[in-house]
Amino acid sequence: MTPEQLSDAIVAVLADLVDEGRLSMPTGVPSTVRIERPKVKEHGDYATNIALQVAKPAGLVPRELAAELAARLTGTSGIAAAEVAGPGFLNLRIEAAAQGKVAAEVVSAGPAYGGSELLTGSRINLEYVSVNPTGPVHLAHARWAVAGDSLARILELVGAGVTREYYFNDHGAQVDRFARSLLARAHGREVPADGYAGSYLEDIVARVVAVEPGVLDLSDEAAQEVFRRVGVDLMFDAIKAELHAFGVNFDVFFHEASLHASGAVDRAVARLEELGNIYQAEGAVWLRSSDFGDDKDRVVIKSDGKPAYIAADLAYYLDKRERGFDLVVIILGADHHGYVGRMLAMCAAFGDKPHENLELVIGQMVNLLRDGVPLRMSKRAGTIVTMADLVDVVGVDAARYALVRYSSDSPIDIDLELWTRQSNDNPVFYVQYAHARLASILRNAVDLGIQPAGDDFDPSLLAHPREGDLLRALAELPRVVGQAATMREPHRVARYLEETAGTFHRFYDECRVLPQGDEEPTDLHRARLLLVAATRQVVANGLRLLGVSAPERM
RNA sequence: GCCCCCGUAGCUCAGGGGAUAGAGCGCCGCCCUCCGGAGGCGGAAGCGCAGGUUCGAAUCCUGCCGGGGGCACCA
Repeated sequence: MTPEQLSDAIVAVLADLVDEGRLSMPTGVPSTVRIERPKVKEHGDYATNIALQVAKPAGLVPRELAAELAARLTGTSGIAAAEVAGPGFLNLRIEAAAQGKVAAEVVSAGPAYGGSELLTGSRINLEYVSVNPTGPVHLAHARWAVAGDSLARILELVGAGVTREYYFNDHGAQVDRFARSLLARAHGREVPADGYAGSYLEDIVARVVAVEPGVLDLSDEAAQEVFRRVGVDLMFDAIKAELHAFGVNFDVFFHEASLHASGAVDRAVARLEELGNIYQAEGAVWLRSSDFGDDKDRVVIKSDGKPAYIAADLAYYLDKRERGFDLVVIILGADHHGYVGRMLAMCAAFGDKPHENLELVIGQMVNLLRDGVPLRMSKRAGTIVTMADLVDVVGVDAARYALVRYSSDSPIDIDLELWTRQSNDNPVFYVQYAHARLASILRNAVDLGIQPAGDDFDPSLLAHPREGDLLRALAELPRVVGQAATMREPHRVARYLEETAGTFHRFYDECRVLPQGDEEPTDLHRARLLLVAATRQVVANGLRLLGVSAPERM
């Protein structure tokens, strides 16, 4: 019995009451009711506040309605007991047999378990990372890389069609500064004040010179162009490779320059002009963004005739929508949160619905602490802690897990001393250890020639309290994945895994799975083995959503 | 000055209105005849402050205090 099945049973009873004229629900019977897991054991396996919710509008007393629901639910479809508590809560106990079936359902669903059809049919364009090709991927970018990648996996599991996209800023002043910095380095001159100073530049210079040996003999202007073209390509390849090694891959790498070259920018501006949301003033072309909730109007085409940065954003958004995406999601760092207003205004200016067609996920920063002191990161100053640095120290699994287990609303302080210590301070080991332990039991079972129970097993054998706890934990995965998807909060999956690992360890401590010594295998052994197989599947599925490996051994 | 995020146990953080607020680390005390002790059990310890909405607020609203990040015809 899963929370979903429980919800269905209660909805059916509500519908009966309405049909009988004993309950009025002007807005109709809901398709689902909220099922909670009480914190206190005495409050049952599950609880619902549905009576509290619907009694008042119907003019009923919550406790009386709850009592009516309890009477009708008790003894039906796997519900062992239903009792009224407090102001009108309904506390429910599930029969062991109904609860135990979850193990078979999980094993039978396999890697698909946890999925649903929550977002089936929606086409989502998810943009994240989008590091400028002027430097390596640093720590904060790594956070968005993991968050975006995990979110994409989660959204897909609930049925959404997801395109993973990277916006490649290969146009404008930033890459020009990058090129001038390379040129200066190549000639041993001082890097311009507004240039880039990281030591990685020397490597790029050397590689550009290797590819284009004559570059140093060219005029500065020509050489700068070579450094720009080749340097950006090299940087881009390096970024792609780094992300790939981090388990982060994209379906589309979109080049900003293509928007300017194809005339997409002009078309986007023309479209907004048709809609009456563009005007000219002070020699520039403006977007009436303040009409759509932004702080002020924004310059789209500067008075020198060149497009402002937002012009490309306009064209890019329009392009995504024209490619058929219902929803455009962009993950941005907190240092870019000032764009939110204008981006949403832009969406509205096109006649779309902010938050429905365009959503911006703002994530807080990643800070590094060394000896307890915050370390400032600046690409231009050359103090860079890169994603690769972190991976070198803690490995891909721990790095990804550490970056994804926190709410993106919360800044992460990474203490280098802590993370260079590879100890179980890092919860990823707790979860992976549980998986290894589960795998070990299954290996031992194979050695003993014991098969897990099949679909036709007697689920009422799993009646131990720790077995019930574990089964209910397994039954949570679809809800957790659903919430992580709709709230764009992948960290929920990580926290769920930690809880579930703990629930498993407690089960393991009290419930012997395999026969000891000369003991003959019983149906209980086989039922527990099925539960172990189901738990391993759940942990593996959760880790897969985070892009973290599920080791058979550690 | 304006905008966004945050303030929960000694520390790092979970808790999308629900009952007695959780976990890890650290601290104190326990549990190894047997499936991986990288584990389990018990204990001490907390919602920044003040109002409001609600049957019910860590959660929603307002103000204040404290921390972080932003406020370009830069990209």
